[in-house]
Formats: sequence, C-alpha cells, structure tokens
Amino acid sequence: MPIRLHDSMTRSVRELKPAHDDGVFRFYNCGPTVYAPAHIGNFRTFVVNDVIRRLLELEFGPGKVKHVRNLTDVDDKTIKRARDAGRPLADVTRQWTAKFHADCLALNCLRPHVEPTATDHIREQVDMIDVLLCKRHAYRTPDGSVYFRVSSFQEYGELSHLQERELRLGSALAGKPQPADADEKEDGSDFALWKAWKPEDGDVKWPGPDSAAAGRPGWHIECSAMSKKHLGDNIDLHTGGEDLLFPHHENEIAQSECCNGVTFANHWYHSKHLLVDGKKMSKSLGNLYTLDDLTAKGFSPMAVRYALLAGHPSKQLNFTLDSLHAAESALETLRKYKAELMFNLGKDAAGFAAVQQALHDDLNTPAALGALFSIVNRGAKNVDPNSFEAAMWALGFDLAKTNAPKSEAPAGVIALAAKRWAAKQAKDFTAADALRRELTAAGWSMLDRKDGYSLEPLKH
RNA sequence: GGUGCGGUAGCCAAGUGGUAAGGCCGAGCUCUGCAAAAGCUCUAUCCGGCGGUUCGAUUCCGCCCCGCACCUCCA
Repeated sequence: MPIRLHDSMTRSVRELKPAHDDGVFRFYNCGPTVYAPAHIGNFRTFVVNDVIRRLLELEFGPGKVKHVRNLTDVDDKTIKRARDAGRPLADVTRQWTAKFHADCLALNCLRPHVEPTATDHIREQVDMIDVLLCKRHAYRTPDGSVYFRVSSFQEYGELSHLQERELRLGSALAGKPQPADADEKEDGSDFALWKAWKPEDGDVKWPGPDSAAAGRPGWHIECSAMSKKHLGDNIDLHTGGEDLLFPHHENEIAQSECCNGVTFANHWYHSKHLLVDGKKMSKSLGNLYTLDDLTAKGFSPMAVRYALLAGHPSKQLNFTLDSLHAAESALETLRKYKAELMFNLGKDAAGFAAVQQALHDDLNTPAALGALFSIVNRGAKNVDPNSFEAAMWALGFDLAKTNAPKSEAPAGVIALAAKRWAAKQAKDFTAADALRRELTAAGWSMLDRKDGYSLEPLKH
C-alpha cells in the first residue's frame, strides 16, 4: 500500500518512493537546536516524523530507509547560552543533546540512523561555500563574512511561493529593526553562509572558506552540507516544522541546488505547529510546556505522544491538559484490550489494517486512532494479536510505558491510609470515611481492593 | 499589506455530494459499606453566517464574520 503524503512544493498529496537504484529511501528531518529543553511543540514535529520513519520502514523494509536528523549545536542561541553560563559551547550543547535524547526515548521515538552535528561538519560546510563562491552564487563582505546571492538563483521562492516583491518588502519587515548585517549585504534577501567572528562569539570560531575570515557557519548551510554528506545530492524526503518552510528550507534549496546542480529534495513535508489552549506557545503566556513539566503533573510521556498524534499533522493542533487526560484514558483502554487479546488468540490478521491505511493516506493520525478504537470496541474475539501489535508499532505506542510513574506517598499519607484500612476492617465506616476525606485533602486517592489497597496522587 | 490553514457535540478531533468516525468528559444501570475499578447503555435532526449550483451540501462556488500561523535564523 503506497504511502501518500502532502508535498509542500507542489501543494498536493503525492506518493513517497525511493528515487535511487539502491532502493534506499533517503529521509532528512531538520532537528533541534540544542540550547534548552525541547518543548512539546518541537516534539509534535519529531513524533510525527517518527511515525513517517515507521511507515517508511514498514513499506520499504528496515534496511531500505536512511533517516538523518541533525543537531544544531552552533548558532546565536547556543553561543549566547554558553556565554551567559560561562561554560564552553560544547559543554552546553552536550547537556541539551542528552536531554533531547532522553525525551525522545521516553516518547518512544526511534533513533535516526545518523544524527550529525553542525560542528562535526565544518569542513563540509566550508567546502560547499567555496563552491558557491567559485560559481559566483556567493560573495564576501568586507568583514570577512560570506553571503548567498539570492538573485543568482532563479527558482528562489518556489517552495514558499513568496514572490520577489514580497520577499523584499513584506510589511511585517517594515516595523522591525533591520538585521545588524543589513549594510553588508548586496540585497536584503541575501543570507549568511559564513559569519565572521565577533568578540561576543568568544572562542567559537573555525577557519573560514577561501579568503574569508575565521568564524562560524550560517544556520542554513549545515543542513545542506550534512544532507549531502550522509544522503547524497538528491534526497527523497525533507521535513520539518512549518516555520522552517521559509526561509530555512528555501535557503537550503538555493545553496544545495546551486552547489550540486541537481534537485535537492523530491518531496517536502511540513507539520503544523502546536497551539496550547488556542494560543501560540510562549513563555510570557505561561503555556510553554516541556516533557518534564507534564510528567511532573503526573502524565505519562506516552500520553503526550498520543495527544500529539490526536490531530492531523497538517493542521494546527490545540493541545490542552484535558487532551492529555483523554490520552491517558485512551491508552489505558488499549492496555486492557491488549491483555484481553493474549487470552483470546484470533486469526483475523487483517484486523487492524484500517489503522495503517489511514496513516498511509496523508498521515491521517486522528483517523487512524478512530479506526483503532472502532476495532477495539468490537472486542478481542478473532483478532490476531500480531495485527494489533503492528498497529501499535506504526503509531509508536509502547503500552508498557502507559502508566505514569507512581509517586511515593509521604509518610503521613501512608499512616492515614493504614489507619483508614484498619477502621474499615473494624467496620467503623464513619471513621473510614473521615480518613478518606483527609487523604483527599492531602491530594491522595485510596483505592480499595478485597485484599488491600493502593495510593495514587490525585491528578490536577 | 502578502501567503496559507482552520471554524463539526461540554472538550479534543476525523470525514463525506445522499444524509455525521473516534477519544475524553457527562448521565443512567449492574456490581460495591463509601470511593475507585470493571461491565452494559445513552449522549450533534446537525457541521461559523448569508446567498448560489444541485433532485439533494456539512461536503462544490461566492461573499461575510471569527480564530490561528508564516513573511529572514521559533519544530
């Protein structure tokens, strides 16, 4: 069953297929900048891309997909972070890379086959810049920086569908302060390939392209260089969040195609942003969540994954704490269904085919979840457990990870619970009820069973 | 100003030219000292508004209202 996915370049839904003779599907996903913990908006993109990766493997075979996702470990933000903390750049980026990996693991995202970093590919970036200089697609400025000459690339703006007029005088620009390098550039839409060292960069610098100053690469060039190195000049799919469409991906196309002379990517996919409570996430609104923020509230990472997949990746998704509660409950239902399946081995192998069918149809994750529960609601009889497992794998749900980690109850709460249990055994229900109210006030719920009880924190 | 996306039940969210998936919440019942869990059942005469096309539109077209995003380094 072919995978069909929206293509930002043609603005149409097209089939994904490897274009190269070796049959390996070349997949590049723009990764995070490692200067702080990623927020759930970032993770929407990475979880969606993880589902794409899984579908590709199911379709073409595990050995026939090469998934590359970069780590941006040198840019204004990382440098500022290191400078403010008085720590070496590599130290800071190592810390946040580790955090990113831990979060991805918790969200059950498969590791990309290659995770290149910008600082490990300075040579490759410089080489590309040299070629662009040589071909007159780039020029040096007096301070030793290098810029890409946008006017030298006819197709510029094709992906974002921005016309030259809009690129130059978008009114959003009108009120904004001009970038510091505005005077240096031949044209306002030119962008930096190489940034000459400045005092605030501290010890962050590398030898530059031919006759340019020492400094560091511009942001866009890293993806062009790493994509070229690990996947070749022409790749099958390039993805990222919607904000990357312009200018990042537009610039990547310009650099790569001017350098390599061939089409950069055959297919582009951009997932839409996450909103929280109907608004764009921002620190000032207090609605910016990291994974840790949510697990601290008692939610499981798997519920976060579920909630992130509950909306169509091509549409903005409104994330709320209520949606996390819904996700947690839904996963619990799946866990019980799975347990039931184990005692009810059926043979209907096609059982959950509808789930993958929905995913193959432009990554319709909400429809896939709908199909999933429609089948689950029919009961476990006759269903082949392998079919269920395949659906879980495609969505990346690890049901063993469903339950939120149980917090340890404080000693006072444990004592109250013990007292209540004793009162209950003595059939002193008045006292037992009073103690239950005390436990509730303390933020805990006591769950009775025939032979004992357990304690759970109340969710808020 | 330019470029896009969207407005479907209390919340989240699919979808279709022929009459509304799914999840959550809620309600009722069974069970149960209480609470929870579990099981069963129910929950949009209607898809932002107004026109148009059509035998028929939530689904196509036009206009309007509202929300969101991008427009040079935010996934």
